[in-house]
Amino acid sequence: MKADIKQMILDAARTAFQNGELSSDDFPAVDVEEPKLVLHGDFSTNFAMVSASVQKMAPKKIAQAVLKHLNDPNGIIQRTEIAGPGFINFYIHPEAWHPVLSVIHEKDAAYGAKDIGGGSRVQVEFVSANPTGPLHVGHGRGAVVGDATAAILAFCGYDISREYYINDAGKQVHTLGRSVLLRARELSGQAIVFPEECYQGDYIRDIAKRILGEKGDWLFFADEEEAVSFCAASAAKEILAWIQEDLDLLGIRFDTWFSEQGLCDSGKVDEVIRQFTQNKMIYEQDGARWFKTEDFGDEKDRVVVRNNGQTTYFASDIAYHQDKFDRGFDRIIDVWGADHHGYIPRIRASIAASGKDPSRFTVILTQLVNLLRKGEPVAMGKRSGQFVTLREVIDEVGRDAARFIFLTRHYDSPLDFDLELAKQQTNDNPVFYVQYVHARISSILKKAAEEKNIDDIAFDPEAIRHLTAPEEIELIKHLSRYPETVAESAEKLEPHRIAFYLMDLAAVFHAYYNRHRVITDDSQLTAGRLYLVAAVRIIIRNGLHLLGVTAPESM
RNA sequence: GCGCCUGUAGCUCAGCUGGAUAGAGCAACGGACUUCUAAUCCGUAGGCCGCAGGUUCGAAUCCUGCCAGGCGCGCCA
Repeated sequence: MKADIKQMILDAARTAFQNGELSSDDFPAVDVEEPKLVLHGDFSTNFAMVSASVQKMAPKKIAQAVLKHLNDPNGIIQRTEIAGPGFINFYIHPEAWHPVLSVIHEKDAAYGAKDIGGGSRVQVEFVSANPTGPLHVGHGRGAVVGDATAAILAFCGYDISREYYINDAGKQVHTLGRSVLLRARELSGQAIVFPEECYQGDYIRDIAKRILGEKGDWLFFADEEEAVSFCAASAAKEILAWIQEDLDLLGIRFDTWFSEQGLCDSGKVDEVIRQFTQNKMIYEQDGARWFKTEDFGDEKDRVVVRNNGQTTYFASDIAYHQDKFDRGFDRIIDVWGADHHGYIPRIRASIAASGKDPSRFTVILTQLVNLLRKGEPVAMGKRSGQFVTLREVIDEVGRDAARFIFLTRHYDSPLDFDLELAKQQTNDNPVFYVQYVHARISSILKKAAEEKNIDDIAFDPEAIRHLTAPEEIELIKHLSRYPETVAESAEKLEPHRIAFYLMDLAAVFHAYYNRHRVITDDSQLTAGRLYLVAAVRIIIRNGLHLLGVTAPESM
C-alpha cells in the first residue's frame, strides 16, 4: 500500500515536470509515513517540503502540481489534501484495505517475509559463555536476542548459521580444573586453602565428587598439572552439557559448536600470529608480543603472546574471526554482554588489519539484566557463587515468558526481570496478553466449526465486503504493517520491534473482540469476520514463531 | 581521567533514517461479564522528552558542551 502511494507520487511528479509545472526532475527519495493523527489521513508525505529547495517553489505549489497529475489506477484513494506546511495527506477507501487479508491467507506462514538477504551468508555467534559455571539470566538475554535475531534474518532471506564459541582453552578453564582438584582434596579429608580466584559455587563440589568417584586417589598421586588438566577437561565437558540443556530448554539450537582448543590445536592461532608478525603488525616489547591495534583505531596496542609464552584470549579471537571469514560468511554478528564493549575496537582492528572490511562485522551488546522478585533485587553475588541460574528462572517462569520478556526491551536498554511478574497471568505480563489473542481466535474458529459447520475459512469477496466497522479497518491496517515491521527488525537487528508490534496488534484485536461478535446470525458477516480473525491469528502465530514463543490453541 | 551506553508521564518502557497536537502498559480513579475465554475491554487523569546552545521550513530524534546513572579501561576471559 505504502509502496503504491510512493509510486503514484513519483509518477505524478514526473508528469508534472513534463508538463512544465515543476522546474526540476531531480526528485528526492519519496518518504511516505503513517501520520500519528487520524485527521491527517492514512498516509502522508513530506515530498513537497523536501523538494522545495530543488524546485525553487513553495511547498504548497509543488503539492498542487503533484496532486493535479496523481493517477490512482486501482482507485484506492478516497481523497487527498494539502495540509500544514505542505504535507500531502492521503485518505484510503476503507474497502481498499480488504485485499490485505487475502494476501495474508495466501502467503500464510510466509507472510511478511521480504527477501532482503538475497541468500547472503550471515553467522550469528551468541551466548559463548565459558564452560566454567552455569548460565545466568544475562546469558539468557544474549541467548534469546541472538536466537530471535537469527530467526528474523533467516526469515528475511539470509542464509543463517548459529554458532557458539567454546572458551575451553586458557586460564579460566585451568582455574576451573584447579578449583575442582582442590575441592576433591577437601572431600577426601585433606586440609586445603581455597583461593579467592577459584570458582566458589557449590557445583564445583558436585563435580569434584563425581571425578573423585571415577578416578579416586589417582588425582593425588598423579602429576599435579596432569590432574588439573584432567579435572579441567572433565568439568568443562560436564558444564557444557548443562549449558546445552539450558539452551535446549529455551528452544535454542546451534549449527556449530566451535572449540577454542580445537582452533589452537589446528595451528590456526600460531599461523595468524606468524602472518601478522611477517606483516609487521606484531612486534615484541617487554618480553611479550603486541598487536598494533592502535593503528586501526584502538586505544592502545594489545598483547597476543604473554612473556611466559602463552597466547592470550585475544590471539585466539583474532584467529577465530579470521576463520569465520575464511568459512565464507558475508557478514558476522557477535552478541556480547555490554561489559565486553571495550573489546570491540581490537577485534575490529584485527579484521581491518587482515584486509577485510570491518563493516562486515557487527556486535550486538546486550545490556545487563537485573533479576527481581516483587520489585526487590535478588542477590546475585558472583564472588560468593550464590546466584540464580538461568535454569532456575526457566523452571520457574517457563520458556515462553522468559523468552518474551527478554525481547520486550531494546537490547541496548537495561532490563528488570521480575520473577513474580513473569509468572503473573495478567496484563502486566505481555506474553499471555499476546498468546491470549491466539487462544481466543482458535476458540472462535473451533466454535464456528462446531456450531455453524464452518470448517473452511475461504476467500469470499462478497463476505469481505461486510467488513466495514472502523475497528475492522483499523485491525486490517495493523496487519498490513507486519511486513515492514519484520523488515525493520531485520535491518536494524532489533527483535524487540516484533514483540512491540505483537503487543499493539493484540490490543487492537482485544478491543475489537470486546466490541463485536464474530459469529452472528448473518452468515455473510460471519464469514467475513472469520476470514479477518483467522488472518490475525496467522500473524500472531508468525510473529511469536519468529521470537521462539509458542502460540497456544487454548489457555 | 578516557571510551561506550542510557536519561521521555509517579513506575517500566516504545517512538519508524528529522515531520503536524508526545505514545503504550502498570499504578490511581470511574465503568463493562445471562454473550465466540474478563488472562479482556471502555473512560478519566498524568509531560520545560536531563540541562544549555547549534543545524533548518520543522528536533524527543542530528551536532557540540554540561549534568546524572550504568559499564569498560589486565601480559583475565
